Amino acid sequence: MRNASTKQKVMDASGYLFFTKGYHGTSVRDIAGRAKVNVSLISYHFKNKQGLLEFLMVEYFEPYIELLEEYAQKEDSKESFYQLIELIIQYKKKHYQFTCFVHRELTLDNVLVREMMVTYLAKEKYILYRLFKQCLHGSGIKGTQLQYLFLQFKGMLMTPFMMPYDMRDQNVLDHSDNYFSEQYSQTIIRWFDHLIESHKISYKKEGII
Amino acid sequence: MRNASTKQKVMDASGYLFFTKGYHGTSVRDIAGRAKVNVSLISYHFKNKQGLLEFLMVEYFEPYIELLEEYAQKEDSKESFYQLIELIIQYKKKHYQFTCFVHRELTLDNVLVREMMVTYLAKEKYILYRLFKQCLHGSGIKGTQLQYLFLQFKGMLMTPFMMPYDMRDQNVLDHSDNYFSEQYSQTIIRWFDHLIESHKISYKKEGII
DNA sequence: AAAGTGACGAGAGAATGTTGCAGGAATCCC
DNA sequence: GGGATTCCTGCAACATTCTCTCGTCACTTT
Repeated sequence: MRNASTKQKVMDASGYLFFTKGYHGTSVRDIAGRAKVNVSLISYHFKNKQGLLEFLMVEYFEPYIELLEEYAQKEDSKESFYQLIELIIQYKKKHYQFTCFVHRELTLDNVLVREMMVTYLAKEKYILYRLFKQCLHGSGIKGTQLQYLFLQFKGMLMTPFMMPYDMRDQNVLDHSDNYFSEQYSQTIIRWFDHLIESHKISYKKEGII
Repeated sequence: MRNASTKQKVMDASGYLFFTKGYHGTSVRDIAGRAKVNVSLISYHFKNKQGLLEFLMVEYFEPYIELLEEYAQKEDSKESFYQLIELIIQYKKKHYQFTCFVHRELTLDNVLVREMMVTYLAKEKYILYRLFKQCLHGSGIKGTQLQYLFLQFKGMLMTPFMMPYDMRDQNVLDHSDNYFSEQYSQTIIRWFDHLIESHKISYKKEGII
């Protein structure tokens, strides 16, 4: 009873503080203070401040990658990919604070963070890129442009979670319920459809000329 | 001779380190070490670590706001607004590292940073929103949707400068010359045109029905 | 009763931001 | 030329804060 409670309290507190103040901006004292537990408990449960971060990372990424891998094994259809997009947005929204934190920390040249995420990120990129490519296989988009579009696609997956602090109030309205995930992933999907369609058209035109 | 050199060296070093490691992640000793100057020189020139940050902020934002104010006084035309968009992207790209830093730091709940930026941000929002609204005045887009689109617009202005560390290599290719600024602002402008056009069409359709 | 576990308090050891002081080297002013 | 000023260095000290470890206590389990 007691352990689950305190350990979870530490995790919650650190999650929130990392989100608002960043990893370097929060001390273990801050965390312990917010969780209302003793400072040494953090070392006890997670060994380090870094160990705590690592624990949170694994807990966050493990189900996420699982989700991706599940869809990587399904039959390749556009609908399946579109469904995955919505599920990704849903997952990120569900763990909104930590998602923000991860994306922000990824813009830093932090060896520690990157080292513990590199396998997850590689898997994510591999799976997403494969599905992305197969979805656009019908329209003959070439190599360099495909990569650029993929970059743009990944940008769309993270943009809502990199909003500045002073814009969040308005954004939180959208984040409040499941409405946002649906709407926003629809935006991405619409962009996708538009992409396929417009390229087909320009392809046809070139054929005529 | 000497003073300009060392002061500038400190500014360069701190700019780079804030960019890669964040404000809290860099110590004054790191900065002094990288600039190859004495630690006490930072206090000498800028009083504080915070003073150094403040100095950099002012130096970055002053010309930026000046640019915005210049265009706020011009006659209201779509072309003028489009031109401003490209100039903004150009400015941000020119000061790429510090732009990234500012955008990242804005996602934090950092009182110090926010306090010294609040006036700049207010001015920026005021001017941009006015121009944005006037540009979309022709098409009858309503209040709430207008604000949502404005949010999206501001998101587009900062997305390229929030790229994760491991995606930058590919991005730097685009950032290498003036090509990027032109291309990317064209992307925004096209989105804008599409916005006006599609809304006009749906408006007409409703009229017919 | 013994062993194990979760929690606490104190504190060591290191890092950080900041300040102070003695001096060197260049520049400016008379 | 000589003195004053300015810019910079080097070293040291300071208080503060940080992370992390240690010994101990209370409670539970065996």
